[in-house]
Amino acid sequence: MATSCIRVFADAAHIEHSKQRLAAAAPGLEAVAAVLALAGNDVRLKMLYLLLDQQQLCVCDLADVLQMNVSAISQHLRKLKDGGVVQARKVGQTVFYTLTPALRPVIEPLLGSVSTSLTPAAV
Amino acid sequence: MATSCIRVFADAAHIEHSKQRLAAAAPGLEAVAAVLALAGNDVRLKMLYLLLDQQQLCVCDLADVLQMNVSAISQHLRKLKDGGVVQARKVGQTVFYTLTPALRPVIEPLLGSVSTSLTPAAV
DNA sequence: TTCTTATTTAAGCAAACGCTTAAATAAGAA
DNA sequence: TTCTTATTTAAGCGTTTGCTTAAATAAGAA
Repeated sequence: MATSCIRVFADAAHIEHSKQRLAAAAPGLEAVAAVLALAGNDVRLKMLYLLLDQQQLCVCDLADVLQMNVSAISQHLRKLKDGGVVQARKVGQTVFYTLTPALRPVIEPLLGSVSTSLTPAAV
Repeated sequence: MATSCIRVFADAAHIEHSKQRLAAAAPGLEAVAAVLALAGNDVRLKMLYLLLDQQQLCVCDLADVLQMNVSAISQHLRKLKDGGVVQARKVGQTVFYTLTPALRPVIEPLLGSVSTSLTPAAV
């Protein structure tokens, strides 16, 4: 630290106010950042997009659509599951993944701009 | 990638449909993922949160509030600027950063859940 | 000019990422 | 049981991240 600014115009009141607000919001911000970090990856965001469209998809389907290694897909799914973004349901030997209901309203707006840009008019 | 699934219940129609939708949405999704990746970092999300509250902040202010090295802050700001999320305005020797007006409506909802959790009732 | 302040940049490095390959599970079919 | 399919896991490896330190710019003050 010892980062303290010397500048004259430093508005100590504003700084202090910001520190307070930040301290209160920090836990929430960190939780949000964790979800955004998961969504902030090309492959994973595409997965979420696909899961939002098709209710459920198995590892194999995703690997097929995304043209990627099944193992790579599985590892991405694990991260999403650990982050509580998706959930798994096993049927026989295949595992179906779904967006977690609780986080669906969090994920949906992240893709809102893309959905709208998919309307006939746009693009 | 010879990833093709052999499974019997593979709904070829759904797979094909998903591939089509994905192909159309891919560019938009990648653009969104880039912004989410920037926001999906504790320090940077806090910066955005602070900038949303205080119209503008200089490097030194942010370093002060976040209790971090000025250099580290500056490097985060460069990423945000390169990503078009914030913009810089130099006044004398100090540089003030602001949320880019165009991306403000994209950033704001990312912090919505945190803001609401700050209302008196919550927490 | 020299001195101080504010910010950026370059270099280095440990940690985290994301993919590949290969092996390990799990479950149904022969 | 053995064989095939679906998925997960472990190990390895090159790339990216994010921080630290130190040096380089930029701009005002003495």
